[in-house]
Amino acid sequence: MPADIAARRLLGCELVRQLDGKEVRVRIVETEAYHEADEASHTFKGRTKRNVAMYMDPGHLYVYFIYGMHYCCNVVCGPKDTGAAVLIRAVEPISGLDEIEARRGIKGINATNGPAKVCAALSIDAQLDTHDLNTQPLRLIQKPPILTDNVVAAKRIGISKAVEELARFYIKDSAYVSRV
DNA sequence: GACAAGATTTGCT
DNA sequence: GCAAATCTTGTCG
Repeated sequence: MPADIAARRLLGCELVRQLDGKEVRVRIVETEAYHEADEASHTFKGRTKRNVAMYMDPGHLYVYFIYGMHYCCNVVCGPKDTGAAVLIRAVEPISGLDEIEARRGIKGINATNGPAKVCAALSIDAQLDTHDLNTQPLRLIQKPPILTDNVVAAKRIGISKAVEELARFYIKDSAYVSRV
């Protein structure tokens, strides 16, 4: 599946994280597509030691460390060996909110409205790189696609290349979107 | 073996 | 609004 299509489909899907026997469930409200022909993608210059996860089968997780203090996570959308993935930019807590707020140290929408915040809230780090999202302790629950009318395509942010690409998608009216 | 850059967040001016 | 924090990977010598 092309990355931009996968990015749209992931909106509304749920992530279920097992933490110390407790379950944290969130809904994906903002995503961004990256593929091998994308100048801003980690796979633009081909396969490297770091991005091997992006060349795995769809449904795997690609986690990378950035700016010396943050993790960001992507869902590989495949097909295998194409180096395409979708960055999870923001999520909306469904259950286990206490766990998230305790882990982030802050409450409200500011706890999960950013790529690195999502990882922090769900305790996602380098150990989950190449993780299969159909297995514990982190699973992706597929949901019916969101109505096109409720999906907004926007220019990308936070990068220095291919900024004009309309590769960022978010659920209209969601209060958890990182930026409008 | 060394250096610059980066898909961000936070706090201070 | 801007700059700092902080480290891994890729590229170059």
